[in-house]
Amino acid sequence: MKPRVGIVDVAREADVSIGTVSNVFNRPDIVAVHTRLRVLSVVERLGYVRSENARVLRGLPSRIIAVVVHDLTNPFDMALVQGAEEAARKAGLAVMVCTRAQNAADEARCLARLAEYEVRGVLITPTGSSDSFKAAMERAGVPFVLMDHDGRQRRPSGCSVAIDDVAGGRLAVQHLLDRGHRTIGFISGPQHLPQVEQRRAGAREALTQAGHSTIALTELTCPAMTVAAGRNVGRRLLSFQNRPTALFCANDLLALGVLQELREAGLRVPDDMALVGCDDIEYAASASVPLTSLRRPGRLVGATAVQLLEAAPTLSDGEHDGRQVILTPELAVRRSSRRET
Amino acid sequence: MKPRVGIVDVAREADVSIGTVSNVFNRPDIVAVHTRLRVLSVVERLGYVRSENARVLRGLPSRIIAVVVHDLTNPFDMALVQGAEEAARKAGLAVMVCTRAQNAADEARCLARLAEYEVRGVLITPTGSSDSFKAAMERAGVPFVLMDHDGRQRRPSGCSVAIDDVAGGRLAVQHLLDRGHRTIGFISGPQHLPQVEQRRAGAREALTQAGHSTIALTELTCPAMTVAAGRNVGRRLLSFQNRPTALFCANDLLALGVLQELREAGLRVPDDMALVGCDDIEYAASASVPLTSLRRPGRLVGATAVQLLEAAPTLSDGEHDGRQVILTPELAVRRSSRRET
DNA sequence: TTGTAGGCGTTATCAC
DNA sequence: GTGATAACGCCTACAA
Repeated sequence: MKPRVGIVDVAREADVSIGTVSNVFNRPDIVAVHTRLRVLSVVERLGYVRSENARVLRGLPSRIIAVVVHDLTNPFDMALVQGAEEAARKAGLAVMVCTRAQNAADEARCLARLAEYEVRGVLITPTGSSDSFKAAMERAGVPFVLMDHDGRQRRPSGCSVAIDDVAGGRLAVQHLLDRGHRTIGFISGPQHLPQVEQRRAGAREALTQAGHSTIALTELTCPAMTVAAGRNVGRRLLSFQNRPTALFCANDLLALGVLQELREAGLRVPDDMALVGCDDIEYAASASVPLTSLRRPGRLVGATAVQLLEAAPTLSDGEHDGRQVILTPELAVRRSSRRET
Repeated sequence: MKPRVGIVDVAREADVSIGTVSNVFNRPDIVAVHTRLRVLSVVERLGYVRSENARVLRGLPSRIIAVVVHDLTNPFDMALVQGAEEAARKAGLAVMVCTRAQNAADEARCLARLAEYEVRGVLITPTGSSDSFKAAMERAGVPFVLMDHDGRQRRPSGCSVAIDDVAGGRLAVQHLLDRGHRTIGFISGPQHLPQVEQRRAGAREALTQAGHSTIALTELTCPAMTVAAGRNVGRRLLSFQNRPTALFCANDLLALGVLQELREAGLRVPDDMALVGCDDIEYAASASVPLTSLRRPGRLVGATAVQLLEAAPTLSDGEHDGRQVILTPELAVRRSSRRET
């Protein structure tokens, strides 16, 4: 175990003062060229690395941001992390990932840890308990950004970046209307997730805007948002007398299940039934009939959140707080909704 | 911006010395109960949080570990991160994620950063350039663990945790032999990834062990490891006069492509063709015929890597270096390889 | 252009 | 049981 080589070692070896070594890094312009070169070569030779800990202890801003998500297994959460990591890297920041614990006690501990590390800021996906979280963050004076926070809810105290799911629902249904469909089904999951609810609202809007009654929206609920549940819905649909000609599913997995069941029953997609999923999971494009899907820009949410965090210090507190960015989802149109030409 | 509340503020407010406050946290047993309670209440009231930076500056071990992977988009890499995060959390450690930059310069910078943060250790997936990486890490004195490092290569200087892909290949083919298949196809990708090569070797071993010639292994190569490539292979196979009755694919996507193509041509899976994929991606279990897949325990690799890192200090350098854990993959058997009863 | 000194928040070692 | 004090490594005024 060799003892850590510090700035003093470099100074001694290069025969300059520690102040000069520091200047070589922090204000290279004010130090003589030959001195700088000499110092740099010693740095290289000794393998000196600065101590970030000492820097922030001294009062400089930390270069770590934390990303707190629900569950890394969830592809959307992962996209948030990816986007944040990429943006952070470009900004010279490191990212710490935390999965949000279920119980409040764990969450508090996790939070305390983040504060102990003196992270520059926290990017977090909200939950029911996010109020207590916000209070804690504000108390600790740590800036934070809410990710995928539904914009219609009461104004959050921190700033946030959300996805406009109402627009998403509108987009999907508008697309189906454009293709000539008049009876459309909306397949949702069991829990009333705000995001799904908003897509439903958007779907209704699209219908009324086009002069149709919302009755034309056949709504079906599933016990789970899985392929198996989708299969069940598919089977249910087969026996409908007034079967919709198009479906907007809350989830790609649901859509894929429906797809499998319909095809096995001999129906053609999209001719007998057009399908639009949501999330644009990796496999959607490769399904037996490539699936049209509403793509929610998770990576962009993560990246934007980082930018918001970085912009914070340049704004007054009032401006930072409550600042919201709303991102628009886009529709990846594939064969499952495209009538044969 | 209120100034950070430090240990001195707590001490003053609680009317004790800073040493006592420190003791309350670090050796609660040696401080009088009433004093401790008083201090704790002040801590609570003032919202005091310890400074991790000051701690490690003082010489205590850092509580951050870094996970360096290739690409967070890759599900296997993600599994590594998940496993590491979970294990780290349980061990009271925080994890920092870095995606490995393509060019050497970026990689060097990334590395330098990690050293600056004085991370407790680094978990990394190896590449061609991993030698220079190891040299750099050793120079900086940062312990590291290689993840998914193929164990048959020359002994690494750090310790590592790998997956026994030879065993994996053996497992898959053994399973097919058990089901009565005698001509088996091996579908591999374009690049000669060590992991895939080892699975091929394992497949051959299984055949010879069972007393068959390796000729029975029909080997096909794809230009990519995607569903589309799998479809192509499926089409190619249709015209084979001596078509294998079972396929082991390097990848679930390949297997799913083959599956789609064969079914569209009217063949039955598994009756006319049994299929085994690899990676056990989320969708494998939900395919139109649920796919048997070789599951590589990525999460376990990540978790084990953390444990190896934690065990390091208790071992002498000699023991730590070169220590290797090899994990065994398992076969998730589903209908695609299970003959109807 | 370079050197010097003070302090950031902790912990550990010693007196009391 | 408790209090004072010296590090840890760095940055930054300010003095030379």
